[in-house]
Amino acid sequence: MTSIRALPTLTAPVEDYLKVIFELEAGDGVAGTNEIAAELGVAPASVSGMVRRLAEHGLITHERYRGVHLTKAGRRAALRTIRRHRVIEAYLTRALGYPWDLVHDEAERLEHAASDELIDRMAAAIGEPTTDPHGAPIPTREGTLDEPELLPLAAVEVGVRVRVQRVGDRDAEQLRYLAELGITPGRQIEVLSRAPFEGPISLRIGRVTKTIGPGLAKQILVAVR
Amino acid sequence: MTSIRALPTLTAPVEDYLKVIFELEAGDGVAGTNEIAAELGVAPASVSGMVRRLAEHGLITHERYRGVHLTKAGRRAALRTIRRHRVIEAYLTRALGYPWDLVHDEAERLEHAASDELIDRMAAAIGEPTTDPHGAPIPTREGTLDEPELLPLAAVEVGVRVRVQRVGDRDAEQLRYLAELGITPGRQIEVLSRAPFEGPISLRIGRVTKTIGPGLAKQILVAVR
DNA sequence: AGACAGAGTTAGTCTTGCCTAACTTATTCC
DNA sequence: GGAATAAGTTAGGCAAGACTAACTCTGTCT
Repeated sequence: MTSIRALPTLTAPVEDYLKVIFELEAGDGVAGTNEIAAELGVAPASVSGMVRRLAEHGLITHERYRGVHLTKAGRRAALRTIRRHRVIEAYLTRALGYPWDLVHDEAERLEHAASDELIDRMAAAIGEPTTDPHGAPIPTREGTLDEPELLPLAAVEVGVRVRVQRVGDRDAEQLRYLAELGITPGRQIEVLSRAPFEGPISLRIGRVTKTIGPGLAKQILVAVR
Repeated sequence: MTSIRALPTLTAPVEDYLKVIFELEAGDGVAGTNEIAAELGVAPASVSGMVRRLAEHGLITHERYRGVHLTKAGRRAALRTIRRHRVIEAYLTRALGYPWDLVHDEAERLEHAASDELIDRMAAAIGEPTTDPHGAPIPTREGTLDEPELLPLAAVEVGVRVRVQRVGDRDAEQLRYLAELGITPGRQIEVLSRAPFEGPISLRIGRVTKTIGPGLAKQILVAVR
């Protein structure tokens, strides 16, 4: 059985690199040095150094000047970290009443320190959640992750009713704003109008109408119907 | 107000050194290089190096070849870490059903990653505990710690009835054994007999009689009556 | 095709925290 | 009081991760 467990202990920076590479690969298909550096708030040269080490440890493959890919082991480690992160987020909000704009930073630190045992107990305590508070799916213990196909709200046609499934979790202020608007996972909304040239979008949320910018609308992932 | 909060961020090793120095100072009155090294599982030379850095940062004072003492800032940082550790232990057992022999190791890692916010929420969630699962008192948010005067069970005279207040938390196997014997904080026990020359000690625990060695008896701290 | 911008890499340095080996100081014991 | 022993320190290294500055690819645009 391929388990997400029983990996050699990785340092916190290594776990962070793998997590970021996983996410970039899922988006672009490839993770570039500068992208990784930007995501981690680190100089590109530092990434080159780490990439060499990660490749030596068999966690990624690296084509010079081309980009990096996770190996099976790397992917496994990345998913383990992502599972930890999301379970912690879910636990903090559901069991400790943590506001959803603060859980990300807390989880960012705890994910490197919590044992698998603790993660499992947290998950069990809140009924084995399948998503985190921002709607991101939680990888299983076994290392599988099913990412449903979602549409950014920015791409939804006028008149269509959609259901919010997931929102960006990085920016605490943005999360507070979304909560204020009532845009949280599970919420039904309808696109009332869209200004041309990437202009603002009018939405019906419950009984009220709100207008948001196109940048924010890209951070809101929805499913049609 | 002198708060336990608002300290510069310290690295995990630094927090560990301060914690250990605090505990050794509480015991011996002075913390020696070799003691610190043994406690942390590190070479004495490494301690000398760290001691220099801690002194430079004003967390300890150091008399060469004599030993170290915490400064006020150092003591504050140590108590903050100890509070975190003990709140985490208490939370894990009371809220997540963690067995008491496992909480120490988990807390050892989480104490460096948890925010003050999280620690406060955990403490609130379980009713502001005053001791950890092994009976150790939890420092307050403000950095005060009241350590009651306790007697090792090894020093109790025959015929005296005592109440278990606190047990050593380092050794998981010892904790499992104590649990099996029924020796947990709050438990009433009576010393039935003591063999001379640091020999075994017979105890009445509830309705049963058990005999323990003198080493274990030193790890059990009690209050008379 | 050639030049240029942008992405990526190398070289060299720094800090933290650890190690071993060799040295120094303090203490204790005859 | 002087030697043995324990405790503590210095010297010299190493690995991880970060940085800046300087270099080299790659790919695009004309």
